[in-house]
Amino acid sequence: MKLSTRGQYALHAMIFLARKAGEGPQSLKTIAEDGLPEQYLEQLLGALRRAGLVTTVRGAAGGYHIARPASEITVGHILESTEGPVNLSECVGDSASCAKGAACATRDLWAYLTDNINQLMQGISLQDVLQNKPYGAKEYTNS
Amino acid sequence: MKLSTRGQYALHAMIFLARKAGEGPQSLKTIAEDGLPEQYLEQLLGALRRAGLVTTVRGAAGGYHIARPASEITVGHILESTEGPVNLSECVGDSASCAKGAACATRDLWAYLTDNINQLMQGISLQDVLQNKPYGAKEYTNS
DNA sequence: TGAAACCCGATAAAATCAATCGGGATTGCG
DNA sequence: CGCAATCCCGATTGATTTTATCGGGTTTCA
Repeated sequence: MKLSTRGQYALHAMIFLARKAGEGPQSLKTIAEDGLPEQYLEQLLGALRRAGLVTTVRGAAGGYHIARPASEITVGHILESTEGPVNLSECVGDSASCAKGAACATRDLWAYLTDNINQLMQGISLQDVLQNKPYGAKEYTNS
Repeated sequence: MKLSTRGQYALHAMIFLARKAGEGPQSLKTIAEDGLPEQYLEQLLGALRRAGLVTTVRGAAGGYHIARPASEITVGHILESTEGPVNLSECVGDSASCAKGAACATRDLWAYLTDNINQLMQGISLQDVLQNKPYGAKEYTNS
């Protein structure tokens, strides 16, 4: 199970923008200055904008803003907007793709894993990342 | 975050083998009979064998066995052997790939997520899947 | 000896990812 | 006004990964 660079670049950009919150628009060039491919990052920022995570100012001296406080943005939201939703198997959510329909042992498994991964990623805010909050080991107790 | 078909096919095969435990070797053709591409599945069974999850009997009337009781095989193990380890970012485990070395806010995040996903998948045995155990929602309480 | 089966590296077709290109639209500033 | 800075966006290209298929080799049973 891998993540593409999109999510990594997007997180990088969001961290940058969160740190510059309130300092006016940050240009693409500025955000990409530590070596990220500029035009590629532009695509990702477009996705982040469409997801409502950043706002933009067009024209000269324009750039990108973080749209909300870092505490109100989750890692899950950032990754989903650039990588698409967590999708471990087509058969979850699209019952037509599986001949067996809903009565499938693995289907429940994929749904369960998907759910938990989403919860995990939505449980971490951008602010947590900024503060390098010491992530405690989660308790995995089946209820 | 996607999973390739490898993991899905492998899980399918393992479920099949678990159900046939004690009934003698199951041929590739038999395992693939519900429409999985036979020669592709063969590659995956090779990986499962190298991971110690199945054993094989060569020659005529040969085939594949599950190597251990289903209760002792986890979903994580199956997926890892066919998809490779969970890898959200190169920088976890390979400090050389990141110029900042260990002092990186995102690095800790990736490590944390990787850890939790692994725990999640290792917490489910093949037997749980067979029994279609009603997965309770896990409690995500940071300790 | 021959058929059934696993074993395995090489190759090929398709899909996805990563990045670039080329131009268009918007806006601040002199 | 005119120009430079900047965001916007669809198309294209090259690399990589995924998903197989192929062609053979080896093992074993009858």
